[in-house]
Amino acid sequence: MPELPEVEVVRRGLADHLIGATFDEVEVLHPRAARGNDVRLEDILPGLVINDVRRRGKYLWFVLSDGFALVIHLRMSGQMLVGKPGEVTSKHLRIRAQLGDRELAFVDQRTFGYWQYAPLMDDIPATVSHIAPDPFEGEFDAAEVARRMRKKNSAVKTVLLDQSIVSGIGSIYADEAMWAAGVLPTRKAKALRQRDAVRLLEESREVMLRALEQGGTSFDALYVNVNGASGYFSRSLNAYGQVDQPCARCGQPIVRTKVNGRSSYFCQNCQKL
DNA sequence: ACTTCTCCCTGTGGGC
DNA sequence: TGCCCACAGGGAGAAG
Repeated sequence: MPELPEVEVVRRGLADHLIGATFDEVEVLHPRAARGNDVRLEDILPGLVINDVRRRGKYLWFVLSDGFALVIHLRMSGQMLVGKPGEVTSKHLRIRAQLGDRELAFVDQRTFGYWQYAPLMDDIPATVSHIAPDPFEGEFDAAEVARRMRKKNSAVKTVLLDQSIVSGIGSIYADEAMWAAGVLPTRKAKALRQRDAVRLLEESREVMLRALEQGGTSFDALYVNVNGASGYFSRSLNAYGQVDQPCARCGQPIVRTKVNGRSSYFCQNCQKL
């Protein structure tokens, strides 16, 4: 569920509360939350200072005082909650860390998310190096990304979800961007004109910016900021989840289809490109 | 080399 | 009331 805007909300909250804080005791309560590590987080983190909190796409990481990173991926249901020690009592609490008088709790119902200690290479964690820049980054070049998209023999939606082409976009914002740009999700990416592909990337950025202003998209209590509060962008969705609702542009009902196994919502009348 | 499928996991909700 | 199944989702790695 969390895509770029939701992860950015979490990043800002973590930065506000934790930059300059030092890890004390760390407790891993579910091994899947710490998978992929060749060191024990309980051993390596205590004593390290959080110097920065950064993000690319849906990947989040702490820059640590030893020059390494702690990569955090929320996947579908991960939450990073900052509070007083012992405050979080969820049965889905997977990792908890003391940092001075605060506690950082990683809660994750489906255990797809993880924390991973990794070296930094040119300011990017080694395990994130295959992820393309996201549309909020200064180095993001829509014309260049559009050209890469147009070499793909896959559906447009599949390409928008490919984090090695453009990162941060998930099913919700892909559907919203395609609705805004009038692009059919099942169209082959290679069939798009350059200007339409660029427009689609610009709409992706715009819709994610608007969502960020609303605190992100939430359907239930699974996506929350570091204080446990939900965002409001679900009220503004034009396509995602709107099956049988009238299209805000033309009034025709929004339909649902599957693209490579993922649900996609769109308007058959105004998405034809 | 490129594209698509499978799997990891839990909770929810619809159908019977 | 309860059982069963489909579904939701990101991305690694396997299979096509």
